[in-house]
Amino acid sequence: MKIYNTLTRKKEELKTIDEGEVKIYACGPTVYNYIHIGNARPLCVFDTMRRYMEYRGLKVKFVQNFTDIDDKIIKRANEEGSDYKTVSEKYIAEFWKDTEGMNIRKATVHPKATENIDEIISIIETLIEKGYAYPVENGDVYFSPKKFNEYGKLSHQPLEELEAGARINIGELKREPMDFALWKGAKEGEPFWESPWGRGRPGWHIECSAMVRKYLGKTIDIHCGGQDLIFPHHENEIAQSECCNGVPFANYWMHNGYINVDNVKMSKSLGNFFTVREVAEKFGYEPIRYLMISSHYRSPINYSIDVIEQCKASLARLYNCRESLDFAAENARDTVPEDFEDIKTRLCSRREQFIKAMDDDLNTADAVSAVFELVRDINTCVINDSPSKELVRFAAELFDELTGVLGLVYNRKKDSLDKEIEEMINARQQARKDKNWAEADRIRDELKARGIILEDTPRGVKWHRE
RNA sequence: GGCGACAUAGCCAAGUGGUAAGGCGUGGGUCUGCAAAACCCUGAUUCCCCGGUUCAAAUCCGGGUGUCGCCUCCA
Repeated sequence: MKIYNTLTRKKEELKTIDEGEVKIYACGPTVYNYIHIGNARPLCVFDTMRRYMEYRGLKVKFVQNFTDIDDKIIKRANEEGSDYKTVSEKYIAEFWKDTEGMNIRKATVHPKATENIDEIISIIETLIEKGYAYPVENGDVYFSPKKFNEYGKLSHQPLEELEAGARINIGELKREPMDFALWKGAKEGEPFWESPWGRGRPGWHIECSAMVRKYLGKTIDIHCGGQDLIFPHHENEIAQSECCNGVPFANYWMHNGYINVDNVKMSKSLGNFFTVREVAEKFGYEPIRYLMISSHYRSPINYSIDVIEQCKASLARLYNCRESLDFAAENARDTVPEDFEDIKTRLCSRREQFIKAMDDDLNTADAVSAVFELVRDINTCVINDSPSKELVRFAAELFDELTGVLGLVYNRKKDSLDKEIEEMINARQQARKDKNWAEADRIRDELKARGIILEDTPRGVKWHRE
């Protein structure tokens, strides 16, 4: 498959370091709040990529960290009158609820910054030894980008240009504006860990370098995250890791586009963000996932109520198809239609279409449309008055295969109806037989009020929940 | 100032040289007792504008316009 590499600004054929295995690191959230739908995008996109790679037979090692110590977490803890650990644990738990809701599979490992302090210290020590970093009197340790002549290669910016926007904050003892903190000496009342430079805590960028090396090795295949991490976060990770280890850090860099609201980037600082939780409470989790994969991962997405409702309606079409297959299976025949092979070939061509799209830099939008074309084929050729058992099964398996790779249609309710409802349906059938349409419609309306939607088909009554 | 992205029907969104996928919505039809679902038809003579290259451009080149982003915590 081909993927777009931010490092080279080209689509490249993916060649993994180890045959048949791919090592991926995705920057995870700083856990000081509920995740917002901007956070949801990389989660959905790279989860889909991982599913697809596994589908294609690759073994995927997928690591995603939690930044569980950070200025914002400390600030939040102070506001709540608790401590950093209480805050991070709370929002990690909320993170799991949201990711489970969006059908995001757990990574192979979810390391936490605070559980990898030794590895972090070890890298900083090496960087100091090699002359790339220096400690200062208050216990901070800084990295000098000027010592790394490839600095800027990911953001494609010369150091001088980047420097123009940099500034030194009061109280910082760094030598150059672009120097960034590897270690922060503890201030009064802050959480700390012991280190060769005194009590302190890790800077933001260094934790990823440490966790990548510890869990995946010195060179990995793919490093991914949002476009806003390109600079400085990923640029700094490259500098730290390559200066420390002396080998390339990541062969491919993938960055997803932003979620906008009213055409402006959604961000915590602007306060124009929607949490996954609040959107899910109104519309459900699945439309969020659908939204994220219905356009290409590098394009911007403009979020609105209108759009999320369209996503919900599109999903309904997928669910209707899948439920129709289940319903058809109940009274399908053993006979095999004459054009059985032709239909199978046609259905399988949708799989080819799907794979071709996904192979091309994860074109999930095209992959989704392949699924919709499969749905039309199924509705036209498979579901009819006397469905073939084998064809229905074949179609259902293919449908599940493709939607499974996208991580969609995961909320099928296989519950049964209680006796009272069943009796009402039977009563309605009797009323219909008696041509008592008023009574039949009355029962249908009443069931609707209870969230049960009835559909009369040539093969009996089909029901689903609202 | 440096670097970059985007502009395709009412809305969402693919397509990067060969004559505009898919979804939502609208309108009409088939089916139905009526519905629902499904199916069929419907919709951009045209892809922000102006030039150019080409037999052929939404797609390539040049020049505009508009919107947004990174360079500062951020997915």
